[in-house]
Amino acid sequence: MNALPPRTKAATLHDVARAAGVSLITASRALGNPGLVSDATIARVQQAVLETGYIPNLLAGGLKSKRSMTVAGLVPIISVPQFLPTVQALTETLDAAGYQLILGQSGYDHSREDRLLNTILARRPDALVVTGLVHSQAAREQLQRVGIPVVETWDLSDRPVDMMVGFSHVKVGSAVAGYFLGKGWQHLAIATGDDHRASLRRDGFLAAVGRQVPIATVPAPSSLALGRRALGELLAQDPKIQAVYCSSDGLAQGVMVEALARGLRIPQDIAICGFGDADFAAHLQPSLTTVHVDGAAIGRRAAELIIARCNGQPIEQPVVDLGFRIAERQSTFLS
Amino acid sequence: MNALPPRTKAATLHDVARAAGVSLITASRALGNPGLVSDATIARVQQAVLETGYIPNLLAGGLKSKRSMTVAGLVPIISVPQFLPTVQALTETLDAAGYQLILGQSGYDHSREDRLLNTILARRPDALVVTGLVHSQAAREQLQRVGIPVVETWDLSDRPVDMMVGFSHVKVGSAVAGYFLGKGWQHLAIATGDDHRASLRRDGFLAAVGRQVPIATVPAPSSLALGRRALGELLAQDPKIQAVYCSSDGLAQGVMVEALARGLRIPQDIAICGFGDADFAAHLQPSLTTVHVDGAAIGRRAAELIIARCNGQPIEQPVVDLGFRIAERQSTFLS
DNA sequence: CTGTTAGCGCTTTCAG
DNA sequence: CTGAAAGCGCTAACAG
Repeated sequence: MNALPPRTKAATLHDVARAAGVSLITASRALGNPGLVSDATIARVQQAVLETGYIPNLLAGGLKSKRSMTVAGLVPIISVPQFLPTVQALTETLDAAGYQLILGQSGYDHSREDRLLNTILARRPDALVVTGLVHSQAAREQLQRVGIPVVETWDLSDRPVDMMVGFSHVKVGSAVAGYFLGKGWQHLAIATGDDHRASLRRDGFLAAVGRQVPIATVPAPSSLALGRRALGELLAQDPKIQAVYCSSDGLAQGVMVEALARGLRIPQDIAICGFGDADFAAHLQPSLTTVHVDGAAIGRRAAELIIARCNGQPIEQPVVDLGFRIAERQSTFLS
Repeated sequence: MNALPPRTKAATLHDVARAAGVSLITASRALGNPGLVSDATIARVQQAVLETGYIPNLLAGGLKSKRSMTVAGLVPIISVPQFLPTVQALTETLDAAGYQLILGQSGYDHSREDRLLNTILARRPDALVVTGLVHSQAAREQLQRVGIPVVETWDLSDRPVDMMVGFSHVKVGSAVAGYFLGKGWQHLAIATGDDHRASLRRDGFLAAVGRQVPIATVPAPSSLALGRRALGELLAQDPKIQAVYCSSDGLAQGVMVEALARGLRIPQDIAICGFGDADFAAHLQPSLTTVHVDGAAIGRRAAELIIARCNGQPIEQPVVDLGFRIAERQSTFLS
């Protein structure tokens, strides 16, 4: 059960070439650049591949050609569902172009950003996608120096490392605040994670409101349980809260559960708005108003930019704002 | 905005060695095998690394050393939350040992399994982790031939490709059936995804019940919306259903929402049990009884097996059953 | 402790 | 359309 089989030495392109009766380089071209080889030769080489069980070695190819056919993706934590549609779309769009996505976890505190970047770059990815901005100045400079295409996503700023696909978190915050105020609610509150983007949304919210409001801050990644606790804190600060903006749908669900547990009616006594439009948001009781972001579109667009750049095509619009919209549901809807 | 910086040629180990005034191989050892080099030399080399901005090239190293320090992970679809804790734990445990996880999506239909395996093996991973079993015979043989450590997870079988960390899905099904029957419920039903493991659970359930029950099958990946529809189908088959086993918590949530929408009381009129113990299960109203599996433990254990094997250590127990438990909550609990 | 030599498997020149 | 030569950047193996 434990002893491995003999592990016969893997076939190389050399073996394929010999089996096909051609030179090494012809075999290489038959596989990677068939336009330069006659059809008959291609067929013989393909036959030889089957016979020998040849699997190309992309490490060797990449070493010489300087193209690893690999794209690195940096996410805060893989297990946070928020970025999954982006990662999914990235994976698929890149895969269709022959690229493999390799994922790295930067953590929410940026502490490992620099170290991670080094271990990632050591694998010589042809490009890099980051969820969020590259914050560390050292990392920014290193990326400029390395010179591979970089796409920052899920945010916008006026000084991209290279390219950018996202939306404005500040605008999200002010949009939600404007939406609340438009409903005539005055006693507002915020339950927010402590990560960078959530903080931007909080700032946008506060700026639009124009005054301080009760805020409960929880450590990222936010969760349902933290949401329950957050509402407790908020109500302790102001028992008359009419509407809460939450920095994630998970947090919002927690706030909702806690509100119901306290006998509050949603939205009559307290209205709730989340962020992210998670799978479950539309199906909660009551259904959750939230900010919808097309995460898959972000991933797709980022992949397209990368593929174009790797093919040497010029990028007309390196900074793409994909926007967002408020999905109004029962948790804020007074009929 | 679009023009890339000059992209000065990246420093190689050669440059580092020269800057440190030592030979190439000494620089290599100072970085990768410091035990063989004097402290003074190590310091000089490290200084040179900083000066030159050297980033090692793992492609080159891997080509020579036959160790890419990379582990491939195959999941059906990245965006399904079920395997996230496993992927997360894998990533972290492997990372701590210097390995990078590269993820591939096999899809739920096994169609791309063979092709994917080839593109993955082309990157010469040092090991492979699969969520589920390797089904295709061609793939199994190829893996045996390649000879790298393989861990199949989230399932058990009597013929592992190599190693295995999981639990018995058949037993899960029969455990839930036994639990239902123990409550005295006779009108049972199943809402299930159509993937392999869900089918095993269904079979275990049916075997324990000993007769046919209404079944609604939905295409994987299952979702809340599909769950709503599934309950409709089940009630059409038998309006007196007392308890439904669902192959995922998402599906169960959908069944729950639909039941409540139809004015059914949970669990008095209809009891519901899910699978997976997702984040939200404990917080639904009513809270959801479900089968708890420690996905993170699976990932951790798989990583440990791989690391041990890659270090040449013998594996005493190549097949690990981590079990499961039924987490009883309100959706099945009649006080 | 340090250095020399020889490749890993492939693709990029440059020639036919 | 096909081939020969050269070498990507690194480490294993063997010397000192």
